[in-house]
Amino acid sequence: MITIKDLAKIADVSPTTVSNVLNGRFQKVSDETLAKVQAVIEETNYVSNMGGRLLANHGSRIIGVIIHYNRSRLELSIAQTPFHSELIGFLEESIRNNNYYMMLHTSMNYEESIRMASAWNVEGLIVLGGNANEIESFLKATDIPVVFIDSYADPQLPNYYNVGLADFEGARLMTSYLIEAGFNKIGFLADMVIPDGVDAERLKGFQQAYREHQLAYQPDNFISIDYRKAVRHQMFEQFIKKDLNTYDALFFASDYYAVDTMNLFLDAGISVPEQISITGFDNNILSEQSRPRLTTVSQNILEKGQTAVEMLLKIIRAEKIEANNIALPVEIVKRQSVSSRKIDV
Amino acid sequence: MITIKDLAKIADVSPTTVSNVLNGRFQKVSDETLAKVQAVIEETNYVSNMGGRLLANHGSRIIGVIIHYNRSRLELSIAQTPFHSELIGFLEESIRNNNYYMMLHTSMNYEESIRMASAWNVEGLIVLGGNANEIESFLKATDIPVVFIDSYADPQLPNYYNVGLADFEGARLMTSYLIEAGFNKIGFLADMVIPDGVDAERLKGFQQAYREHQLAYQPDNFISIDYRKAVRHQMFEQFIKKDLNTYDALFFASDYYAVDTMNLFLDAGISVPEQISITGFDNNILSEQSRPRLTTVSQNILEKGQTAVEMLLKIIRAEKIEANNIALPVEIVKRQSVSSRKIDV
DNA sequence: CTGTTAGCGCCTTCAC
DNA sequence: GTGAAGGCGCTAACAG
Repeated sequence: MITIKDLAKIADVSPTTVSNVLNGRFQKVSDETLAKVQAVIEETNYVSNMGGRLLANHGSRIIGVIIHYNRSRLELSIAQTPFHSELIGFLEESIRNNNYYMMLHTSMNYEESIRMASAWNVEGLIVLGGNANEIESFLKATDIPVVFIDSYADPQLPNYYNVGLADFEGARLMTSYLIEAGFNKIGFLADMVIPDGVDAERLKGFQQAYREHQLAYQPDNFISIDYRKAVRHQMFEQFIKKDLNTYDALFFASDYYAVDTMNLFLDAGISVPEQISITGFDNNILSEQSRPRLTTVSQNILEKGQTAVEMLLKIIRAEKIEANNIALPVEIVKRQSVSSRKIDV
Repeated sequence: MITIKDLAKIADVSPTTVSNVLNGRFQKVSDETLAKVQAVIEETNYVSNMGGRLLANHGSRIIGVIIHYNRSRLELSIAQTPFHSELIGFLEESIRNNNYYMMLHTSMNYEESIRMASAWNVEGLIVLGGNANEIESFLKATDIPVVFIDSYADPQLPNYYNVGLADFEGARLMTSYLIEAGFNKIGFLADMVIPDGVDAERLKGFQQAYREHQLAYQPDNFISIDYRKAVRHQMFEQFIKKDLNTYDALFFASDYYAVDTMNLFLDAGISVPEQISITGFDNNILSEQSRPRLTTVSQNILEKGQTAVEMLLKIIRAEKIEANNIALPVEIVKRQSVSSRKIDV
């Protein structure tokens, strides 16, 4: 491994001069030496050792991406959920394009993540997942810059930065669309007993649409589903027997559940959207590849990733930040899983 | 940030002693001091600074995961392909469980990856993608331990380690299954003009099955498809008009293309599998969520990830390695996209 | 403009 | 069983 000292010897200058060149302090170096040193750097294919940098308390150029989860809620591996994996890909791209390195870390508790972050002198963190309480304790526990994605914590929290989605608005729009299309009883489905975070916002949007249309929101407008496929499917078999006629549309808080359930219905001989309409949220690959294609709320995951990285870099560079809580826009993608019969009426 | 020196002061011992405790050299420390020091480590929530470790030439505990790709072949973001993203999730899990850190890096050229690896003193690399030539030059350029995933380079290459799949066998089995079920003209489809790597092996397995059944493999048994959706769809519209009757089964080298095409057929009013049977390769989430469900060749991605990490750690620890090129087993998953009419005959 | 020097946190060798 | 000392590669303060 070639070091600054080696370079210095070869170029016949001092290590400091080499360091100055490497760090762009050109005004401190004569044009001649600059050229000479740069040539040597080129030739030798020099790669600076990050250990030295770290120790000298220069930035590590690492951004940690942390996926925070509760084991209990997980059936699929974290990266099997299309949303997370797409996002990770886009985050990596943005981070790399900004000349940073990405360290990926999944964990169930914040302490572990913070340990990792401080061991590596990470310059900033991007955190997916975690509820309001966890976020608050996270921020208390460290002063490394953090940008959360899709979190819903108290916006007044100091140093709280978040890139999210117009979840409320997305759900409100979709629900209004369904109500205006003539659906009478719409179910909103999420995999929690008491929704929080993103799902809670979507539920609120749903309720808001009900209110705006002077309809009474009933407790059975919300249907809690199980994250475990087998349990969920059993539940839906009951649903088919007992409740199919009471709902004419089901609005799922995520595409995966929507498509999985739509298929279950189709397999049971129920026609979608003729007998029951289904919509999702996310617009992931499944919604496009399902038949009928899923009507859903779309979000731009690339934009989410880029925005989060840009925000984080601004914090790191202590630049001015316009908004510390960005809600990216959503759009309704109308496809085939909603009955046009109702719509035509 | 708390350091070894701090710990030493608090415990009233020397830094060396603390270091000995931290590194498990217990025989060098009296039980009493050991307990005292461990208590202090606990209390203070000490996290060792990796910069110091790195510099002292102790392992970095980083494993780099590199996704090597050719921009030209990419339509989806790398992590949007279900296979890669699942694998990344499993790799992260294995790496973390072994007390390593994962640095994720995508890149188009090996030099960049190697630069990253040596800057960070990465202990080992796991590399996805890359053709035989690239692998050879990669191995020449560095002596960091590397495990490739799904590569097909010369097995005799020094320091070449690979975790792959029984691609040949999987394709052979699937093709035999189709032939024995009575299909006359089977097309094998991959997104390359001249398949290489994984796809080439799958094609060979296909050809082998033809040979074993004394059937003549014709050039038009291989169909090259375009990775760009629009182009591909246009091609298939032609196919429907002209070639639909000449094939009775299509065997795609990947689930994504299989499902996407199956849907295109369905949308065109062609019934699958009655008019044409379709099979894939991978057994990803799409194959399970498509209707009809896709008959495909399944692989265990979790196992792939774990095996790769275990192999890499063995190399790092200079342990004995039984096989330096592992082909994980495959299995045919028979679902509904293959006509049972043929099978019954 | 250039070089000398000290120090970042950790590990290891060698004395005690 | 314990500790002092030096060095890993890099940077920044300071002196020339």
